Amino acid sequence: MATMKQVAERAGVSISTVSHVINNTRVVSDDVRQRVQGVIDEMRYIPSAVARSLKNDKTNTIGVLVPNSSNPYFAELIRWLEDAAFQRGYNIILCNAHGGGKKQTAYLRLLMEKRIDGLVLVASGADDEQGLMPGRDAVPIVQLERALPGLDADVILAGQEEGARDATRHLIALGHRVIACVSGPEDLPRSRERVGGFLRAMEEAGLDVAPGDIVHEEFTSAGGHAAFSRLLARDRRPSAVFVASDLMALGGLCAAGRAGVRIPDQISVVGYDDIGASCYTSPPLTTIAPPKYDMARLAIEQLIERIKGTQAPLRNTALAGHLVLRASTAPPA
Amino acid sequence: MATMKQVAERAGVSISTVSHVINNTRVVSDDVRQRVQGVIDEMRYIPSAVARSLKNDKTNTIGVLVPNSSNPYFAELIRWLEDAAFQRGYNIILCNAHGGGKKQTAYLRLLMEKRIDGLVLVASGADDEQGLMPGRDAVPIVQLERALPGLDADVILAGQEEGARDATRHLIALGHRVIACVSGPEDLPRSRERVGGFLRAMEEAGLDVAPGDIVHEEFTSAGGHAAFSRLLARDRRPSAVFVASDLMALGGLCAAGRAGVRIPDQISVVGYDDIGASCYTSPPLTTIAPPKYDMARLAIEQLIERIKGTQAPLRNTALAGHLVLRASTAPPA
DNA sequence: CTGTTAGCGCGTTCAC
DNA sequence: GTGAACGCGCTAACAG
Repeated sequence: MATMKQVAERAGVSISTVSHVINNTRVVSDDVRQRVQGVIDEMRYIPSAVARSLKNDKTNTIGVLVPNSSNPYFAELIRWLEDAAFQRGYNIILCNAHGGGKKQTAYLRLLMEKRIDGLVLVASGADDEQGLMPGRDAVPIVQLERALPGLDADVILAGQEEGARDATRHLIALGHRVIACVSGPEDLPRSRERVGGFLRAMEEAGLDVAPGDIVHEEFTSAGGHAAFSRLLARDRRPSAVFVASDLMALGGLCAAGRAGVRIPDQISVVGYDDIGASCYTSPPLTTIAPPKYDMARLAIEQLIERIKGTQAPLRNTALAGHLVLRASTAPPA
Repeated sequence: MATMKQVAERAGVSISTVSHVINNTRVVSDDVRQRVQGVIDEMRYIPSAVARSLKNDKTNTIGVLVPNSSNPYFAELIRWLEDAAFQRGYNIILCNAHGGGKKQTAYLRLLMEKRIDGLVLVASGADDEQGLMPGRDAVPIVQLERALPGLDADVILAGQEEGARDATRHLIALGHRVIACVSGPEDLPRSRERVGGFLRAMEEAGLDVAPGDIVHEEFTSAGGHAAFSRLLARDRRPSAVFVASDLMALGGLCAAGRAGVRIPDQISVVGYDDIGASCYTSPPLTTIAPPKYDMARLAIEQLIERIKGTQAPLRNTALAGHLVLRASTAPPA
């Protein structure tokens, strides 16, 4: 690969002149500029961002660490993060924490070595994630959805508890009284918050939550399927279910169908995440839509501000999701 | 951020000694090693991969360029690519071509500047993608699913035509005679190949394909919904449909449900891609599963071989997908 | 066993 | 309007 020096020699000018025609950083006679540009094209010269990074101490690269990028919710989030970053001249290094704390630790180390300019952290918040955050002074970080205890970095929250509460209120407003909740593993904050919102709404309405009304499974469609199978087999069958994740709701819908239970006639279902597929389930899923686009945009914006050196105090922004009414909810029979 | 020089000074040794304790690249007395390691920990020194890259002329970074990373199929592919790359010490820069040829061109340029060691290219093959491939000599490239004309790089094919043929044969074997095909835009190779497989199977079986039996829409759930709506309104209603993408099939299932058409009782449906959701549709979708995991693994392996300098002739590997039988297909009524 | 030194490719003073 | 030269942080050859 051609180097600046070679271009300079071939064009009969100095290295610095080449540098200046590339970066438009000082006046160069049209004559020389043309000649240099010609040689650049001819030699297919492409400046080295790594040399530039070494000199400038910035890489224009942002790390994005998520629990699992193949989960549709994260995939959609990543897509917008990538979009926002690209528009502002940054690249994304994609990192999957999936696999536990050690992979995450290894990744964090690698990212620091690569001298990323900033990090967007979507922590799962699982227990094995404690104490692996990089030094506070290392690189700017923006946390999405979840504030790791002890990590002083900007946070963008998605109002998950409020979202869950709104979802449950919707069910209550329809007239449901026996409402169950299906959620992910108990130790995940994402799960805890959503269950929290459910409980709050139930309490506000003076509704009973019996033991067994809240069922925890994996945050997957298979988990949702299992949860529904259990729920449908009980004596006290709910007339509505708040499912803390669309992926789980997919599994739930499937289990209901298999059991001959009609949604929403016999049971109403509300999901959470508004993943692409939830428009096209049978029936289409009523769900809480987190502001993915705004979250991503804001995360990148704030991160870049920090990268530019803003010393503003730590920000803790909470964005609100909204209920998307589709066809999986109805008044009780 | 601490530098090697600072560590050396603080430890009272030379820079090269520090380098050698870090890389285990020559014998260092236990005494000195301990001392240096101590200073490294104390100063929280992290070696700079960018300086190292400048010196070694490799970045341990692989570019991954896909049409749209939020499409579940690509998201799943990316997840395995990331996994395989990480295991071998490489990072992934994620690039979405979505947005057309100019974004793709810009990305390619950026990737070259960043001096990625190799590129995994999942080209959509749309018409505006012509002539934007980097110079043949630039970096090693492995193409997934689609060989760009004129780009001499290793290719890993997924046997899409064969897959589509198998899907259609399955329908035929069940006894269907009037079979329609729903696919993406006509100008996308991905779409053309799958339609090609459908036509071949029909021809082999001596079955008629009437005009209008093949309908093209966007490669999305919305597109699938639209396609099915049209199909169901026709006089000549098919008893089975091969849908060239699970995402589209999701939309199709939804449209069928809305029209009161029961799957598979009235119409059988086969999809393509085996995305996560297709296990949990109602009914669960029979589909062709491309070997995503193997494709990703092989792509990374071959790419790294090339990076290491293998001069083997261009490889053109075809992996086969397989039919996954679920509940959306049945013999005609 | 350890230190000195010359670049890697570029941006940026400083001098002309 | 242009060029020479230093240094970013690191590795590797060469000395000792």
